[in-house]
Amino acid sequence: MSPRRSAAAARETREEIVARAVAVASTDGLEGLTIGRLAGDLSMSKAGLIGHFGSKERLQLAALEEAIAIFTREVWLPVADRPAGRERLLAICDAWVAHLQSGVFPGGCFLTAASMEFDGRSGPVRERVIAALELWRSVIEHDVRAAVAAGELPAATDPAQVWFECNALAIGLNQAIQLFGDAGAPARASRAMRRAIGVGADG
Amino acid sequence: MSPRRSAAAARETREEIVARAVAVASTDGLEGLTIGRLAGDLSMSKAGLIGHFGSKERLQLAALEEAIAIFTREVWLPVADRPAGRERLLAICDAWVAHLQSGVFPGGCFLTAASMEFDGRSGPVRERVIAALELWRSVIEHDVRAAVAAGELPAATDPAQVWFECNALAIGLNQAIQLFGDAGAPARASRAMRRAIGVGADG
DNA sequence: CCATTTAGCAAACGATCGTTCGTAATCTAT
DNA sequence: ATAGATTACGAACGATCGTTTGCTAAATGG
Repeated sequence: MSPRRSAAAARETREEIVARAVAVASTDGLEGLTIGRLAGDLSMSKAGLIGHFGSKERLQLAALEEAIAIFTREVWLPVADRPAGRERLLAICDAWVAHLQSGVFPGGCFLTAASMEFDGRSGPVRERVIAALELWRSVIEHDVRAAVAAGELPAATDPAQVWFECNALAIGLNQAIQLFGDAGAPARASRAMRRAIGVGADG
Repeated sequence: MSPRRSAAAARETREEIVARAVAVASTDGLEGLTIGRLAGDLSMSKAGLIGHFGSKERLQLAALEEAIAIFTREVWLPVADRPAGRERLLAICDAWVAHLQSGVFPGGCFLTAASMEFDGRSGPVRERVIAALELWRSVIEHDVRAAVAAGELPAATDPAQVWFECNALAIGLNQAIQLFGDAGAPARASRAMRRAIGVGADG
């Protein structure tokens, strides 16, 4: 056989590969991704599959990029149009917790898993993970600063501290869901995030 | 050649293998462990190496067991003789943070990495990780309950909430150290843990 | 309508994976 | 001293890894 798909539809093929790669990598890790396994899942040849990317590392980067896009779509997009400040910060936390519960990634939060998997290695994958997390950090801290400037949060609030705690709680929530199946964890994470931000029980 | 070591010293060989396996797995993951790589590092044959364990999975379990022992030695042992309560709980948090800073595991907290790596799989490795974390959880929650019973903490303190937050903060601290090299993270983690426990700024 | 590009495949590459087998050398215990 | 365990080895097993090479056939562009 040969080109089963038109030149335009080749993009569709690529997207199917990436979607499958994201699903597999979320459970088996980006390093656990295997071209042969992926090709078998999609009933295509290894050569035809990797031809879309050139190398396994670029396939990993494509999967990571898609996972970042999914995270952005689920957590950031719903609140992106609101003004920066306390209210949006709380909405972000809600969307974040909901995202971790949503099950978009069968193996749990992709970025968290990738950050743990590559935290001791070097290369473009690690760098891309760091860049994505740094961007997310800057978003959170920006909203904290805006809330402080608007008098919605105490002046002594430390943006870096809020980021550190909320990020940690999100990772912990992911572990609680994936490893323990703890149904009470989302509520605990939400409560703790609100306390980390410095908002009262009414928050 | 043949038995380079006496029957008694064979145990030493095994310990060397496990020690190296822990170091490698802390950076490359338990699944990234490779018998050939390990044998090369230790200048021995693959067959001679795996003969001590029987299979790769049992080698993984041995490495995991050793990592659990190291964690216990570094975090639990120093405070094990104190009475349960608020003071010991704070000492545990200090030892926990110090452990994550210590660099015993070149690739960062072994248990955290293993829990993320195996949270979407099944098998004895995952079960052992869960058991270790459950035990650690019970230790933390027991001290919280003791502190509440002694009036050292507010009666409304929820042991499960304290565990959830402290565990999450430890994981987040590990990420901050390994991925970002954030020197300010230990202090932030300590502060947040104390707040999670419900103790004033005096600590 | 024809030339070029492109999508995808089959097959093979050398390397490495975990595991098994047979054997030699040493230790232990009789 | 001798018999049996034990330790570790070299070599090989089939399987799979990521990648490369040619090829076919369909889509595209002049």
